[in-house]
Amino acid sequence: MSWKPGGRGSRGYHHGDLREDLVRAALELIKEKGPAGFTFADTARWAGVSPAAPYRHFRDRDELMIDVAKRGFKLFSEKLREAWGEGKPSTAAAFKRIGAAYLNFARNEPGYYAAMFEGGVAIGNDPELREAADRSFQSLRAAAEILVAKMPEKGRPPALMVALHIWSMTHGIASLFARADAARRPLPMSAEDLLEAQMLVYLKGLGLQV
Amino acid sequence: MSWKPGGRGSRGYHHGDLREDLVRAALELIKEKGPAGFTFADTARWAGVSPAAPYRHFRDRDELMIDVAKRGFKLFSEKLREAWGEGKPSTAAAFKRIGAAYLNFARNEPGYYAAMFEGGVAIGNDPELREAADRSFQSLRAAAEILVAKMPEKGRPPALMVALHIWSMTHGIASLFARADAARRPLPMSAEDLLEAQMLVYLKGLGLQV
DNA sequence: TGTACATCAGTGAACGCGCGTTCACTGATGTAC
DNA sequence: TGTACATCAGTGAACGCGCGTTCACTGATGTAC
Repeated sequence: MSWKPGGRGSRGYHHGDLREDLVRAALELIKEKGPAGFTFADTARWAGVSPAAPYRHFRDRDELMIDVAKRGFKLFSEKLREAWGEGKPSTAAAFKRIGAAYLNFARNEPGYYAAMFEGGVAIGNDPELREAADRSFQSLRAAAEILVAKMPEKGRPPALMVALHIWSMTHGIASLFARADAARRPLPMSAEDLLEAQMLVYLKGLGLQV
Repeated sequence: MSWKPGGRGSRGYHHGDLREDLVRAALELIKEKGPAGFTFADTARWAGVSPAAPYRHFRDRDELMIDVAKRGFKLFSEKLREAWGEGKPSTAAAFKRIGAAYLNFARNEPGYYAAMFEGGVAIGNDPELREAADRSFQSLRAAAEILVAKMPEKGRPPALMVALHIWSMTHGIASLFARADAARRPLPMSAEDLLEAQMLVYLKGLGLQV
């Protein structure tokens, strides 16, 4: 089906792509009012459709939020994988890019970010969601493997632990200083600079010259 | 006024300590359903009072949440200050205690934690709230000053930056792995161990023997 | 190519419900004399 | 010590509103022959 020739509003009886548009609505509304600041009916209104229409696509608001989180993790995985760029030209440069990508995601995709990390969505219950979330972590994990492999065999830290450290320091800065909503803390420098400095200290602490 | 002799339910016309009890209600309800999962009327019900009663103490739900966040930051400050214990017997031990206190706070006080960091409460608007939040950071800041002072004068990093690093790595681990709700990520070790290891790597990266 | 029919996606009216908020009130407490 | 009065904190009834959800429906699309 051709998608809405003539733009929003000129559609006929059928919307054509309502499922997608409801997700868009959720993202937009989360961005405006937070993950809990809107109703299922709001998404229908946003999409220009009757309040009963969303029920053709999602059982309830919760199912919609899970879908949003799922898509968020998929996009997030892509962004991180791209940023890692197979560790070229240097591991340090690639880590810096991963960090920046994480912060940018928190900043530019507040809808996804909130649904993924603060929407009260339980990752455990939906296998597909869980898998998407795990896959996001894989880029970090792979990067950590490569990092660790550069160290002398004796006294290598577990790559999993290193990946978790990098994740949590990045997530901490993103959640405190790079979020897009009113809960963002003021910071007397850029979040990127703060993270890069931290990453360098951490890598140095691991015994890596960077 | 003597406070509710005979226990909850035996009170007369006046509640006696409704303001406090509404805060308790909010904490309990956040713990159960998240910071957005309850209504102003719910808090009244929880306190065993008519739905109009809360209006004698708070303009609206938002004002209640701000009060909760404020109290949360005050308690948090105390916990961190206690944990720091003037850096005795060693800076490293004191840092470890601070980290553990942070994680415990996230775990044991999910109501406060969510109101402070995820309730959508804008810290900027209320000066008292802002001050309480700032004071929480002061413990970390003071600890970082002492840490930095131990380093050779040349090449000392700014204490503020170190404090921010410690804050964000701790906050990252707390938010991802030590939160009390469904959004907590599984972790193949204790959050405390993960944090301690990270702290050690970081301090080593700063050039400190620990 | 045309037609009949099945399926699908959105409609719009309806419902019960609980919320936020206001209001005149009333019971309890504190205080001036 | 007693009494009158002011103040305070909670009541309960009421309101309008929007939400979540259901329902029989209908317009649009796809397909078998």
